[in-house]
Amino acid sequence: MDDASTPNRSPLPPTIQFPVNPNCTNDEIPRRVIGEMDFFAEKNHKLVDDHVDDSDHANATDINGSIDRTALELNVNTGLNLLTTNTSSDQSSVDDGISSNMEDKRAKNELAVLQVELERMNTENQQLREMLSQVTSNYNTVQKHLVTLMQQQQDGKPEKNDEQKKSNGGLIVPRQFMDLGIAAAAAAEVDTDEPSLSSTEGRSHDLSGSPNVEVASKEFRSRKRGSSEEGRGIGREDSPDGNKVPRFNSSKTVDQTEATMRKARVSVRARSETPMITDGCQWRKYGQKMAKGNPCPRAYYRCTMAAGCPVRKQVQRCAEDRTILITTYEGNHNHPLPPAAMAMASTTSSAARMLLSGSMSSADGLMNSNFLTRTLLPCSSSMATISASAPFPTVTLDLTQIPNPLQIPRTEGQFQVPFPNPPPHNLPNSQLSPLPLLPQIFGQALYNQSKFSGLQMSHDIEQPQMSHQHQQGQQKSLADTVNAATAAIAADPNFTAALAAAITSIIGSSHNNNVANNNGANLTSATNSNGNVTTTTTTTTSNSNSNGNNKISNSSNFAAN
DNA sequence: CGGTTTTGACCTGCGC
DNA sequence: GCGCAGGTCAAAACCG
Repeated sequence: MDDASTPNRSPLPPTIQFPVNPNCTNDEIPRRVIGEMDFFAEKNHKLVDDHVDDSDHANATDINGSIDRTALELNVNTGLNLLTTNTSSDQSSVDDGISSNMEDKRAKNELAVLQVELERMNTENQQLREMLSQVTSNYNTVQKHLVTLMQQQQDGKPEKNDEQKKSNGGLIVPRQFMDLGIAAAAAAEVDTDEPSLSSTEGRSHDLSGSPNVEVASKEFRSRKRGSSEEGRGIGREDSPDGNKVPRFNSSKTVDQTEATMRKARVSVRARSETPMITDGCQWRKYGQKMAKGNPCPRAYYRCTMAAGCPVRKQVQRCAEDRTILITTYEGNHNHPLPPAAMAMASTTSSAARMLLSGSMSSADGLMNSNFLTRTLLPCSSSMATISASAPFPTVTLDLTQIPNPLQIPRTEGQFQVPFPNPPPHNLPNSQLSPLPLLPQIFGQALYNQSKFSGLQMSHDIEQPQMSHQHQQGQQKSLADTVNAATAAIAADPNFTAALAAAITSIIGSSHNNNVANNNGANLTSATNSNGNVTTTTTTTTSNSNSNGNNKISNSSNFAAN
């Protein structure tokens, strides 16, 4: 069941014990090396005159993880050599009179070393900046391309040609399932156009950078809700009672794929005493029910930050461990979000996006899970899982295993960009600490990933459904993100380390997936070794005590407040 | 008084 | 077709 909860309890022991080969991935290697390198460089090599190695090392550590090891080895070797030379110098300095001279020399050497290093760092900086700007420009290019495609799509209905073009264009672009992503998104857009309410609010969309993944296949639930719900525009595409005739025929066909695709969900498992995770949004409870196999009732919430916001969430305690709160999000906000809510929103939308983009081809679920996992936490493979199982494709983010959010690999720390610090606004005590942070962290990871990696394409591809202004908003937010990233990185005292880690996390993750850096098809070749195809949603124990009715008179202590 | 929660009823999809 | 389970509705109750 929750294999997510069991497996790697201690991916990284709290005490760092000079691991020979930390299984903790590429990510850490460069970072740690860098840190060590600096100190060693100063303390050990000081005594020596071997500049070349030093600088080499500094150079190597930064960008190419592949070079890292050689660099390391070089470093080690030099160290040894130096020691020997050192001892030899010791020999020579048997008579003390010379030693002061030697020290002077050492100091000079040291200085020289540092200067060289400095220069090298500078050049590295430049290189890396160039890289960054290149990435940015690449993004812009693709974005433009996308816009044009989008327009084409609105005129005719190119659908699949698009991505072929893209991939042909040699741009950083998508892979197979993009197609459906677009289609579905387009369909969703078409459908959601119907409700009148959308004219006002439906358009505002989320500034969170979360496009509507809202694949809403809810057309089945039309029935009477059509009338009552209309004001809310919930699963709107289905106009009341059957006459759901989307304007586009093409979208109609798309509807079918969409139907198979169903609605993506993102489920977050976290420990919390409180009845609900504080995610920054306003929710209104619209139902509560006993779910089979779980004595704890499941509560249904709807986002009330804007009328017609399709986002819903279910909150339920884990049957086995009731300190674990399982929150399942569905849909994307169609309104601006407060900073505090952005994290979770981005998390869910990104995860859903990935999930959806991957769910197209049957096998992709695994790959995505792998990818997602890497994205989230390189060191903990069990934290993000994807359920390929019906009825809804679901990503589960298991936050229950993080002993301390601060221990989370620093990949995200270096990217404190996208989300302004969400103030833990008047949280109950139990939530003051780690928990509220987690969504943010994950949000960042996902968000960053989706922004920067090839996956960003899937993100972008969905944009056709948005209005231009919305796009601009997104574009802007992306630009902001990049800028902020640049700033944050540049401001980092340990620049190379930060940058190396950042780049590793960006490129490396896609690289892990066996992808040519620029090719958006990064998911396709994932090894799925972690393959946690899990039963994401709650659990499966014990008796089923409830039927359709919710006889939960006294159960309100859990999900309800 | 307006918004939220509660909760019985209802609807739908799915498996048998 | 039937029963089950999940999801939603909506009137009533509750709350600030």
